[in-house]
Amino acid sequence: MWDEIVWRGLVQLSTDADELRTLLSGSPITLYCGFDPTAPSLHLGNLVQILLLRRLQLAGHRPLGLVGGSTGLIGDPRPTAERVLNTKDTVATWVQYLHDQVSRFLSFDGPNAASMVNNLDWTAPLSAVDFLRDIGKYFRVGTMLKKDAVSARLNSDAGISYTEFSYQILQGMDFLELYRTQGCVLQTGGSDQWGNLTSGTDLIHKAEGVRVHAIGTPLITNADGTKFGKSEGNAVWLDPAMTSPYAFYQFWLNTLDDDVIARLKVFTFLDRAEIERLGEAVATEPFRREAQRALAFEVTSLVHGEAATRSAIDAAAALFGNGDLHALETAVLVAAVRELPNTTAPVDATIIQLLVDTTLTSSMGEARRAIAQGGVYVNNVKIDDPDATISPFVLDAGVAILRRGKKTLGGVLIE
RNA sequence: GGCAAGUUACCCAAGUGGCCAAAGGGAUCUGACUGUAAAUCAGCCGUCUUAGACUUCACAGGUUCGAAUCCUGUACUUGCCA
Repeated sequence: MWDEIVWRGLVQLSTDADELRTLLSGSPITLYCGFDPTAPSLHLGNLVQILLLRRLQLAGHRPLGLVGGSTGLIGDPRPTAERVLNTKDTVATWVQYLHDQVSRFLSFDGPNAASMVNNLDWTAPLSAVDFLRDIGKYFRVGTMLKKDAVSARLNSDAGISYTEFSYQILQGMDFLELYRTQGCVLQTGGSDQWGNLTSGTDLIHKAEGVRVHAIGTPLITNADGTKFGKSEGNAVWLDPAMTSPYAFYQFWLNTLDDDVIARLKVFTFLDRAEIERLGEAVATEPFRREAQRALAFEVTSLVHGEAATRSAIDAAAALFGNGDLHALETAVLVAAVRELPNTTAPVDATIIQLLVDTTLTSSMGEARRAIAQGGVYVNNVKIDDPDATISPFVLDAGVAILRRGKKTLGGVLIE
């Protein structure tokens, strides 16, 4: 199992590799990964962690999904600037959302059934004095200052608050708590969390005299240097209300040739032979994008289910197909529009307004500009007149398809 | 608590009384090319029904015909001293 996750490129940093290999190939262990509620939904960066938990569960181990009810109230130090604190109500709501999202990827049946935990459960009852006496004594300030996340901030203009400085202690406490109550001996997380991961292993070593382990997964990066997990500057979320299955599928379909094999390893459960075959396909017939299609299908199915994935594929086929939208059946067309960012409007609405309503552009000025640049189409017909209305374009199905640029689509449902 | 420096549009960063909606770089976006690629080249890049107008340069006042630029106060950040 260790060699499997190494091959998939999931290990950037870890505690002793030989011990981990032995541990993971032996009898079932308990491991955990934490997710802080910094937004109403998890995103693709978190998906790496979720799927790692699932992989390890499939290998017979017992995963704990931790949601950061307390750590989410504090905020881990970002390298650039101090976080703005969210209200307790907000965090509590997000905790519930994340709990539900993570749960969907794990199995709660069988001998290695997963569990969900919330670190607020053991942090909230702790008094400040007990915290300082029982936990604080194990932490040396010198060590804490040397963590990258902290030193980066100390060397920046932003500085760091005592609140965020303390974050690593809270996360270390989580690991100790889970070691004591659940026998948890492994924590996984992103390599940017390495300082926090080792905070836990060090604490357990000092408090219990036991060596436990940590695995830090690499930050996923794109070959062209852009940030992974962003679509038009926005994060790609796991919540279908925040990123539609259609947009989710399109995101993966647009993966660069240079990245697609690495993505298949990290984000799918396809086996080694299949991934290697797809690697051949990329090398010999890149224009067919077979690997991208496999990737998009697999990941979208994992997150949104196969039925939603097929709908997304059908919608894309209809909209990107031969361009003759009139030939499509009403049911297919309406289903496609529902997959897109859409809006309902009267028949005399201006195209500019509809571009704004469908979020294809963020302002009327931008919509105007897009038309002036020749980047706006309705039903695949280029729009030249900035004052045009939608009425001549309404299809029999009572819908119209807006397009900005080559592949940003929006749907209009006529009242 | 004292002293000093700083707070400019998505990010970095110029700008020290009118020529500033604000240089430059990056990101995003659009066009050409293409595989719904990449690379490259070009354009756009505060808001508003173009022209023209309106709101911006931490916040609140003030000086001035006119302020991102000067003055006063407030908030926040950083450094040094205590």
